[in-house]
Amino acid sequence: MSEKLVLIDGHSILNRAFFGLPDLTNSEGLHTNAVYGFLNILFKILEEEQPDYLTVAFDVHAPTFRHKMYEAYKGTRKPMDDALRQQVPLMKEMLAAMGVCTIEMEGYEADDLLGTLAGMGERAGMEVSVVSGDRDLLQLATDHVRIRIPKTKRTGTEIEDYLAADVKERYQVTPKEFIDVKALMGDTADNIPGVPGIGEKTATALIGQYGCIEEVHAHADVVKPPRASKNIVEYWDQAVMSKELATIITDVPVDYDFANAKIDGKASLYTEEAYLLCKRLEFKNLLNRFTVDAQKNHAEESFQIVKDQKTADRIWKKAEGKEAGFYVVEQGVQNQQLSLFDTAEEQKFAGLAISFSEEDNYLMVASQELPAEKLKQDLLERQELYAADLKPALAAFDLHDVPEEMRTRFFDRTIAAYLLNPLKGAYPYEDIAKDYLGLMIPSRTDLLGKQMPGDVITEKEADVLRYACWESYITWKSAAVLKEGLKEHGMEQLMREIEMPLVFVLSDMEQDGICIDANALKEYGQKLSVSIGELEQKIYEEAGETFNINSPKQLGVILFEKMQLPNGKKTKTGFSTSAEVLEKLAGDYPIVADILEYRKLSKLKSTYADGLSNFIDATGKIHTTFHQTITATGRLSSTDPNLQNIPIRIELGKMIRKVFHPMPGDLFVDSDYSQIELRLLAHMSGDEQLIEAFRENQDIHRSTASKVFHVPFDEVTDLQRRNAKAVNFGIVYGISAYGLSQDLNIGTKEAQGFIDSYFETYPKIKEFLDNTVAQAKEKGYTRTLFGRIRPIPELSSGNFMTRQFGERVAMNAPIQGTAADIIKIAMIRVHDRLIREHFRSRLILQVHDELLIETAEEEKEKVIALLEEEMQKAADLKVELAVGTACGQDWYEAH
DNA sequence: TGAGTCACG
DNA sequence: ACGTACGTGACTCAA
Repeated sequence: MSEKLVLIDGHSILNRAFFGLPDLTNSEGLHTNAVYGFLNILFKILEEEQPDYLTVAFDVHAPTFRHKMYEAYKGTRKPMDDALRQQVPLMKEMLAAMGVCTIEMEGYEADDLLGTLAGMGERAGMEVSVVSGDRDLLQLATDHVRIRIPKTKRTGTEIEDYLAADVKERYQVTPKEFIDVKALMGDTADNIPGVPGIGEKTATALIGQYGCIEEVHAHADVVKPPRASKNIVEYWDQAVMSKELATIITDVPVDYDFANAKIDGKASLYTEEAYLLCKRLEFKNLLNRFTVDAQKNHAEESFQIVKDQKTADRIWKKAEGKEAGFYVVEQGVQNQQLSLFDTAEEQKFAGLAISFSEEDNYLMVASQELPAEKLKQDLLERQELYAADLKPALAAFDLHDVPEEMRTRFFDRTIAAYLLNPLKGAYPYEDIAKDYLGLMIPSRTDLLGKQMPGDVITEKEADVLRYACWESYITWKSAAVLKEGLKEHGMEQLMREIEMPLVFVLSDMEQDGICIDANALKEYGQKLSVSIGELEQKIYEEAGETFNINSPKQLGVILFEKMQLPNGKKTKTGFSTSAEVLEKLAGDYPIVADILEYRKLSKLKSTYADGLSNFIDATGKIHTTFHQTITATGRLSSTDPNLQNIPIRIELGKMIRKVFHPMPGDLFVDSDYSQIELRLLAHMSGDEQLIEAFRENQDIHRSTASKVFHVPFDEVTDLQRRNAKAVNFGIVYGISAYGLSQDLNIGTKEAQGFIDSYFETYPKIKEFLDNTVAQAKEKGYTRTLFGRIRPIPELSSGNFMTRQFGERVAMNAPIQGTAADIIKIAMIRVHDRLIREHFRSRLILQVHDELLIETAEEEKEKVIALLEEEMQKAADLKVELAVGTACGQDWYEAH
């Protein structure tokens, strides 16, 4: 096999990393984000390619002669951001510490060095990779020189790869022709003028036809369009200069010896010196790479594909008595029958990866020889099953109402990782590997790009094998570490008794779905359309012109510039047109009232009327997805569609709920907790005043008003009650005078007065909140009654505002989180009893403090009793939990 | 892709 | 002096 050379465009990658990452600083105040990002990209490349040679090229700081040439012509380069400039020497220091070969040369750009070295490597018979954020380098691509462009995404780094053929495919021109395209179209970022009037389209077309600018010039008389024809002659000198500017020099007289770029095993990269530097820069999650990397992971060598029953039987036999990690490969099957529309896709079981030792990692592909049904059965006979992501696996296996005996055999590593750190948006296996095992391994996008494993399981078998087995292997290997972590943090019980059982409840709820009256929904949407049309015309008349009312930008211009309305509050990008602002103007200006109305109706139509109809399946049902590992506090979230934000506060919006109905002949039972968060506050603070108010079952806001404003309970005015209610909300959210003043439209002084009186009335609550914040500052996290933690890194921020935010979060998280824990417990118990006591009734939805059940008429009374009982008894507090229940033929009636 | 807006608890 | 209430997700526009 030929040797591999990796060349890195130093400044370009630093630049990418700098702008792609938030501004990290270490405790010395050094900016470190660019170095950090660079290292991550470097490690990823090393991991993927395992090159034999590595070199990083830098520009020398003085401008090169080519830019001088142009600067004389026009303009200068932008100066570098100071926070980035500081990091250049730091990066060089790091590379030196790691023993990485670097190169820079007076008079030449990094591009030229890269081009020259790439050519040298190719001629020496190597496979070359050039890593840069700069598309100019695409001109260097050949069959053996690959240009790799990293893109920093939310989910990590993705790399676009270009061999010569890929450039041709993507840009319709060869790498050499790419130079000429650039010469014509120009590049402002690179100070290449190009030819005026020729953009990307024309340039590509012309070069595609003629091959180079000289030929285009020679045929100028027949070149189309006319503007290009004229300008190619008129600006010919500029075109020639642009070509020169765009051309990367590939014959720089470099003093370079591959021997200096040789990577001598891991040891020379992961040096003591580099380790210490990483420590100084506080790259904590890079550190374990230096220590653990010595024991390189060999699991991948054992990944094996299995397609016949005989081999599978042997494997299952070998796995007996062992814990197994598994990952289910699903295949999207387009199914016209499935939906009223053509968008629905059914997920079908396509394969199963299992892991039960360092050497035993298999992907079993479902087929005639290896039936899906048999694979499922064999898997489900295992005693200890570690799932990469259990809920979708249950759906793929078509498992409902799983008996307890089977439920307790599962452990979901994604949920475990979520409990240990609920702040991450996602828990992909490569993060688990890095955070808990100190392993750096390729991610899904590295292996499969944007493609879904199930969709390419036949065409890209080897890649899917790698991906699926990494999933199962990491699941298997990390389980022990994650369990240990849960134990250390006192969250074993939370995991075992709440989160894991809940997976099965949510799975059943999702699979059951909820019935929707599609026709009624359509009619509702049509009615909205009519009203929206009328309002639209009216608004245009009032404005004296037509414009896009949905564009805050255009709307701002119309209202605050053209019509000169007062009070133009600003956002970062222009005038604020939020409801808060507009409501203040609505009384004086009819157009503003109409716009508010228009906004409301548009929202209802686009998000609910039209939005929901896209999710109705062939049986007339909607199946939301509940997410158990998203929120920082422990709540669930709901997507595709979100059924936790269906309108209720305004009547017209609430009408939507009439289209949500039970199965024919059945009815809905809906219970919600009353004031659960304030009850929890009473319990957790132990404040006698608040506890007593709840025990006496008083109107809690009136009671608060009476005490805070020192008026008899019966003489509390509406305004006083409203103010007290806002304070109660504020307390739960982590009170601030400013926030309260905004909510009540009063001054901050007055708001602070309310808060002071409140804390005088309820001293234990103040004590509790202060205590919670203090503990959070000390430990770095808060905890719910059931042990769930929420880390609050903001509390140690140097920024005052950020720290304040951290304090509010610290006050809110234990309350919101405990409420989330409690309703989860209730859900598990309700679901369990409905199955165990053989009810036909099903739990359908959860909306944070509300549970919706679909029930048969004859079960109604028993189900109401069951639901209320389990919700009330879910937690035993100093104040009882109160539940309100309603029934009905649709969700409107039942809530 | 991010910002603005708005629906819910 | 600072300039925000806590937690979510979907849609739209305009780069």
